[in-house]
Amino acid sequence: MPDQLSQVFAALADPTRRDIVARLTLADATVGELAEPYDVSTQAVSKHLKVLEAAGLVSRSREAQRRPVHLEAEVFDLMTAWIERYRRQAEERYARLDALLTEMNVETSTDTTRDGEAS
Amino acid sequence: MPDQLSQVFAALADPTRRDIVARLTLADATVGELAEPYDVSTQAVSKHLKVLEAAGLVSRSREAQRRPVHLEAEVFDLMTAWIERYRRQAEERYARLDALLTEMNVETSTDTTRDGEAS
DNA sequence: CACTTCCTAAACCAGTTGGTTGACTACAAC
DNA sequence: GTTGTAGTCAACCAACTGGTTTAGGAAGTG
Repeated sequence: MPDQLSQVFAALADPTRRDIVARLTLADATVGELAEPYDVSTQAVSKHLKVLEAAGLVSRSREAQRRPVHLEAEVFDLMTAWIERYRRQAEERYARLDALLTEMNVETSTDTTRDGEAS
Repeated sequence: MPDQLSQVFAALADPTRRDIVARLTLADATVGELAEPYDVSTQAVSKHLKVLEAAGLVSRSREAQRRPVHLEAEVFDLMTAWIERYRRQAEERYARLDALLTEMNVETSTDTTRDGEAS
């Protein structure tokens, strides 16, 4: 049982599952409806849904013998929070590096600037 | 060779690799530096880096016998583009559903509202 | 009741993954 | 040259994945 973030990323690493999620943004759907476009068994789709459910990306209710699948879109925030955090951190780093370089009147070149270079 | 988006998601589905990416937002690093905090061999970290590189998340240059690893932060955009697209689509759908419900003077309840129920 | 529909469970299989160990390349320094 | 340091490659292994097939549960319909 890995952490949820890992499960969400792993769940979306599969194109079929990404497609299922994409279609669920338009409307809830049953397993049969979801399986119809793909060239695999409904059992395979059922497995995909189990993965998505374990990641918290979808929930399933019960309605007669059908099991409507519903997207839990809030989980997206988990990913965007992670991504944005480190994207910002990377940007800040580049900004600092850039400022340092202009301060030193050095052209932005591809060398390393790590140590010893600035004697 | 799956599509890049799948590779990026898969790469970030591993906590060790996410941690490596996080640390690379602060500074480039060598394989040895990256491997040091973890209780695994450098070979294992080298493998992780190969996965990240295949996904386009990092690049490696050459500097004496060292192989500095550099984060390619632009790849984040690939993910955010996908996520934001479907997040927005989901939100629009909820908004439409909500508008429809208030228009019908129906309280937002948890039942299915699909058919048959309202006899 | 029997029967069909919708879906899940279990067993199996080939391919991938994340880790190991051991051997190897590349460079630097002695 | 030899030695040491940084890293990769190859073979191996247990565990997981995405698919299959076969069987079965749950709820409507004749």
